[in-house]
Amino acid sequence: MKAEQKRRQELIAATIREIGAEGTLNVTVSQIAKRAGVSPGLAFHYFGDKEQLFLATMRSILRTYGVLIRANLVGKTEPVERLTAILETNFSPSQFEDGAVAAWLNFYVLAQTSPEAQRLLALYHRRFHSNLVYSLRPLAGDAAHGIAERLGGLVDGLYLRFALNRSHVDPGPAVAQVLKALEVELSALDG
Amino acid sequence: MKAEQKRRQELIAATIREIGAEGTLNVTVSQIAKRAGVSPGLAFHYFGDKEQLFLATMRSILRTYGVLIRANLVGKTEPVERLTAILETNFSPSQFEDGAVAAWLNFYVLAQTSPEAQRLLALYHRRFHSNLVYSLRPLAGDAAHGIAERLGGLVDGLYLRFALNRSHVDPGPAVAQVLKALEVELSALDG
DNA sequence: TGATTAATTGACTCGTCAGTCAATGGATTG
DNA sequence: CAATCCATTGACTGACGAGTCAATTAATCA
Repeated sequence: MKAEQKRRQELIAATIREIGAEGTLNVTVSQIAKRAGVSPGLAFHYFGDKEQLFLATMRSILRTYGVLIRANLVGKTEPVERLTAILETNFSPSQFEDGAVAAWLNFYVLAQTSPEAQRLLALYHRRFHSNLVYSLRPLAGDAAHGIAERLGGLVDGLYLRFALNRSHVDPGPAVAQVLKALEVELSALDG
Repeated sequence: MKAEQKRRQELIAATIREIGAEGTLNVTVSQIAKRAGVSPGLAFHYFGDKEQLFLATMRSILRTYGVLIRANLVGKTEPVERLTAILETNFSPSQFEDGAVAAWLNFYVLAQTSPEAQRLLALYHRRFHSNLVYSLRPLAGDAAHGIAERLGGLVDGLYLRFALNRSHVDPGPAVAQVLKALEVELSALDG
């Protein structure tokens, strides 16, 4: 039904905000429900239990990311242009908004023990990787795979460091480092 | 006193094991105490509260890492040799033992809200960075700083990806990628 | 309208857990 | 030996939270 979808969305949004506010998955379903302006029982009605709510939230975040990256690639055909767009998307404002950072960190933790979270994360990694490889291949041939692994790792690592350093506000330097790495990798090909 | 230090050590070791077993900081002080073979009250006696116990555990892990890296650098004077040792240390078996992975992930989460955890993490980052810069400077001059940032980020990112992918057992490929990145960075200097 | 179905509530249960504390036991010391 | 101090226990409390459920309200529809 329409109402059901709307409620789910609202509860997921509230979950992200609440996780963001607390920094942890140690948030109560009551807090989330309160933030969404509904009774606690409703969250259980729609999601069954807390973990399902978290997983639905993770799926939502990954979906949003997927939509964003596709949007940013529209009309871009040059490999370098596409690579730049992909790498920049990971540091776009939406990735730092509200509780996105907290959600990501906690989902990493969750992925250790929840097979479903693990699956979602692996899916995200695979997509990211093949996105990169697709545009790297024409530039780097067989080296594309290795370069993509390094760029992917670098993005995760710099995102992590950036997100945890509260003195940083503007992710510009992090993006610059990633793009520099791309440049370095490409220039090393002709060595 | 002697007994006090011993108990603290035992409780910290038990904390790492317990976090490793659960994957989360959602472990009870009672579980930890039980694993250490003492009564729950004793943990509070020595650490005051749960967060202090976690912070002490984090300090212990960072100290162990520091000792390890210093040991691995002994006798190495060539810059590339030192860089290799530093990078490899981050993927040495001890970094994957027991609950080390879980501890790291959860301390990232904790760092969002605990100023002390934040401080410890920043300290670790600074030390790691200056270790790298020290050996990169003779090879790369002013580029040393940028290269160190990228290598540092890459290490964190690949560690994360490796640690979360249960199908991986041997961290060899991750190390190889990091060393390859170093090679690429150095070769790009003469371009 | 009246009847059927879906949405929503919030009080309640049952378990759990952080942290306290009074009591016990064991050393150490004078 | 007596007195003092430290280590240690584990029962206890007070609070809180996940999940249930019977009851209420709103929407749908024939």
